[in-house]
Amino acid sequence: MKNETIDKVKKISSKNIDRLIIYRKILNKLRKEGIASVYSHKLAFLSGNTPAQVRRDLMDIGYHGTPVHGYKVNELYDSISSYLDSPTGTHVAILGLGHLGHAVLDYCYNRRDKIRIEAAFDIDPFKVGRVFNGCRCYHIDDIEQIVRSRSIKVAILAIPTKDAQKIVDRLVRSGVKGILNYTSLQLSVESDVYVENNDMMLSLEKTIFFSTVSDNKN
Amino acid sequence: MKNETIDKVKKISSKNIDRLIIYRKILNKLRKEGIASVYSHKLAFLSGNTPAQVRRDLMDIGYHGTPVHGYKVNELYDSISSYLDSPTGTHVAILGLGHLGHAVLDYCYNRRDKIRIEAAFDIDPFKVGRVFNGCRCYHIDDIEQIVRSRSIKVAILAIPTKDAQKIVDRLVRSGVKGILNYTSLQLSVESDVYVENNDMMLSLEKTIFFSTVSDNKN
DNA sequence: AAGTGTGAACCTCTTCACAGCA
DNA sequence: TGCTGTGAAGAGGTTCACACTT
Repeated sequence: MKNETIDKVKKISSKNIDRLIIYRKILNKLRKEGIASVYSHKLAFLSGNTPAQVRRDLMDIGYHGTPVHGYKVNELYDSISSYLDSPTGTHVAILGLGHLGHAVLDYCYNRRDKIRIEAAFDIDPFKVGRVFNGCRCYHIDDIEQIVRSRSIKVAILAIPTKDAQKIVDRLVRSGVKGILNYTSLQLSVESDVYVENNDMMLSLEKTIFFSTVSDNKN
Repeated sequence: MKNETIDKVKKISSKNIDRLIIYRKILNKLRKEGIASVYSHKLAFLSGNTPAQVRRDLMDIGYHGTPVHGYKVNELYDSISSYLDSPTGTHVAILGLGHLGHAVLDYCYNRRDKIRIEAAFDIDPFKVGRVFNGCRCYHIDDIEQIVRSRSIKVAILAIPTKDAQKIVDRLVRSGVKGILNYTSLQLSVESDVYVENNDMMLSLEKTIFFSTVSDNKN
């Protein structure tokens, strides 16, 4: 019964998670509009999937609707959240407060109460010691100490590519288990650390490729 | 013979393209290190795939190696490039020069000669008319005129989510065929326009989810 | 001997189609 | 009647295994 996390991996893939996150985003919107219930075909339309896909995804996380009302917006929102979120919340650090780091901070700060941006790191003496969006910037030399003492488990890499691997090694040694990698380096990490790559150049090249061929969705 | 683009879609999926872009990035590095040839197992190791996957991907784009030398780095680089790139190059615009827009501009400017960032757009009078990284910033009112006259086919959306849909409508009306969407809005577009979504919050939520379950890669 | 190229097997994900339900 | 839940079929993507090449 403790191995709920293992079961998750067994059943649910990366694409499933993407969709669940999107459903939650949509449900949050519906909730704010005061809509109480939603059918699979509506959720499918709003998220760009098929109704069968939506029903299957919700089945996979163990939520059940009813033929009469479909899915209760609030309940389903909570159900997806309890599936996705760590119950104790997750502490996150941003590495690098250049344009990209600031963009991420602006974008993610206080957007979700289970996610706390606990610290930012940079080497610029003008930034170190200051507080941005309620988030204090520390010197990169202090990674180990701050990451450990704040129980930071996820790091967002927004530093120059050339510095990435050695910073990652220090983060992982300090207990980080997930890395959102905005550099263009293929990172090497232990197999118990998850890396999500988000190379802007790759996204752009991909967009360009598919923009030249018509009527093709993902 | 003119319908090469259609054939592309038939055979090659989104994941294939991701991997080809990564192979190219690696080949570019090898090339600069003066390495002339590479075997599938090395390319597989460097990209985090299996050798069989690499061979299959290269087969799909019609490049052939030899058992003796494996693949010629330069030739393969060119072969992937001619597959991925529009032969005439692609003109790109960045919408929004906040932190994110600047980050994208810094990151993508002059990184690849078939990709030209032709224009940026903003509403801030302090930015409009100035040149950043060799890229001129125009007022958002001028989208239609500039996009048409510069033959801009791909747009990077780095504006606030609330403004996204109406800007997209204007871009599409002006001839844009691909959108790299950094807002968190699910855009609605004609089916001949490709949208690549890159929601930072989704990436972060996904990283957090997988960081809590061990030994799971993508 | 040590690679590549590839048909076929395998595995994963998506959609169909229909039973069951209120 | 019109929905959900789901076994089964279908599509799509990956890996195996081996013939072929030099």
